[in-house]
Amino acid sequence: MSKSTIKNINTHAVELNAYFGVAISVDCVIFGFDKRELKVLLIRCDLPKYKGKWSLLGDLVGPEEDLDKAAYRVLKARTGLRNVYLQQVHTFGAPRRHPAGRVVSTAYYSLVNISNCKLTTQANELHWHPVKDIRTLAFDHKKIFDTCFEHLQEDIVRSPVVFKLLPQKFSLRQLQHVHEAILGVALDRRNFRKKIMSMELLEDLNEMENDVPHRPGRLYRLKPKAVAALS
Amino acid sequence: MSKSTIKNINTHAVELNAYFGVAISVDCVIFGFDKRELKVLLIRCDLPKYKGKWSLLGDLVGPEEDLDKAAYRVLKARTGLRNVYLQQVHTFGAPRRHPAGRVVSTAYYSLVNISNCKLTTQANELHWHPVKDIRTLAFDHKKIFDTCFEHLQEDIVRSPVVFKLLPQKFSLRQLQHVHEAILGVALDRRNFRKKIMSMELLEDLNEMENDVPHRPGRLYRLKPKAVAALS
DNA sequence: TCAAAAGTGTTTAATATACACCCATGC
DNA sequence: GCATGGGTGTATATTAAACACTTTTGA
Repeated sequence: MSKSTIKNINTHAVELNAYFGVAISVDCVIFGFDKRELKVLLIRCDLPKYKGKWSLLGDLVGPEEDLDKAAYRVLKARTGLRNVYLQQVHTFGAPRRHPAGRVVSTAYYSLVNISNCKLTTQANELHWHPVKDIRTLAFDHKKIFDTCFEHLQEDIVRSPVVFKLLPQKFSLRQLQHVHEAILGVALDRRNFRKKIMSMELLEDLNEMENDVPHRPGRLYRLKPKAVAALS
Repeated sequence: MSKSTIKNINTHAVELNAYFGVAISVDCVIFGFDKRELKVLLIRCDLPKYKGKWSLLGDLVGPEEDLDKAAYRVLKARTGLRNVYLQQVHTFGAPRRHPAGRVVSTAYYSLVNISNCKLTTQANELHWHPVKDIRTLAFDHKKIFDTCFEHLQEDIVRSPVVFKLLPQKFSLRQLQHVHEAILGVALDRRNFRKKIMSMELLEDLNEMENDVPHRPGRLYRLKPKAVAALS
């Protein structure tokens, strides 16, 4: 390479055709929360190499499609949800990560309220799995999953993303259980309440839980301006 | 779309050819530090649409090349440096972000010691720019730059990445100046020293600065195990 | 009346901030 | 001797952590 003649996509007109043997995809780590447990939505893989293994939800990005749009499309197609929380995390591009050819994949994580989801595939092909039970996944999806989960754990301590896992009305107990499930630790109830309240994100609805087999707790919702700051 | 027949890159054998009209690239935001100032390495763009504008250093990713490897290759080609600190930040994939066609680009930031760099292009085409003077860049590079700079600002408070901007031997003053330049704030000298020392990352070399027009400060280096934790 | 969780404050420890003087060197 | 930055400690404020009892409801 001579000193001043590196031809380059950013500096010179370059013919792209030689580089077109690459496809791009998105993979979504979709988290949900149910029965005190953090779960992730997985689909059964049908490729010979990974027959029967579970994989993340993803798809190829269309020729004219934005990455974020593609991730939204996947989520909409699989859960029926719009206006979900999506966060780009990392891009995985090892040359042989996918058996079909060179596929560079951008990973997103998403937080959804499980009970709002209308899954669009038969139950045995698309399924919520407890996060703590995830051992192996198809492709490099275990690595993608781990990376996204670590990011989620870091994000919840400084941002109110976690509310997206709960229904609009929730009790402080539910909110604490979500934090405990994600961080994998037990939290002191009094200190947790103090901290959450000091953030001034919650609006007291002056309503109580019902259908709980114990003393009902107050219900709260995220303040509208905090909701707006999320998307 | 019928309920259970979404054909998908993760679940079925899919023909990729229709998706191959995409190229992938890496773009590197290379930070350096000189004369109390944070700088970024930019190259002059020669494409008609952005003639004369400055752009980040980047290149197309080869058909068999890993993303991280491609970023290292770009850095090596432009600065002559190996073993630099590289951090993947975000992937930008808007359909018309590059005039040559669909190019999805993964952004990295890198921290280098300016005085170790042997720039491989004529001085007027490849140049260190003060970060505070960056207004516009070619393509969507201003957005990429801003994203990487914000990540750097967040990263330095919890990780010793910043040492990569300094020579192996440095004084606490130099280290403080780097922090101040990145964060854009003035820091209290006594509190800064206390905080750095409490991290137990530094090894006192029992040497003094020379060539400074004032009382020389002690020289330190990053402890070897902290260096290892960086890469 | 029992089980389960709601609700509620104080004390202590750790961390972060604010702030001022004398010292060593080069010019 | 003057300009520049080196080197140092303490007091205060803020934040985080530990910890226990009474109350309410459903079964």
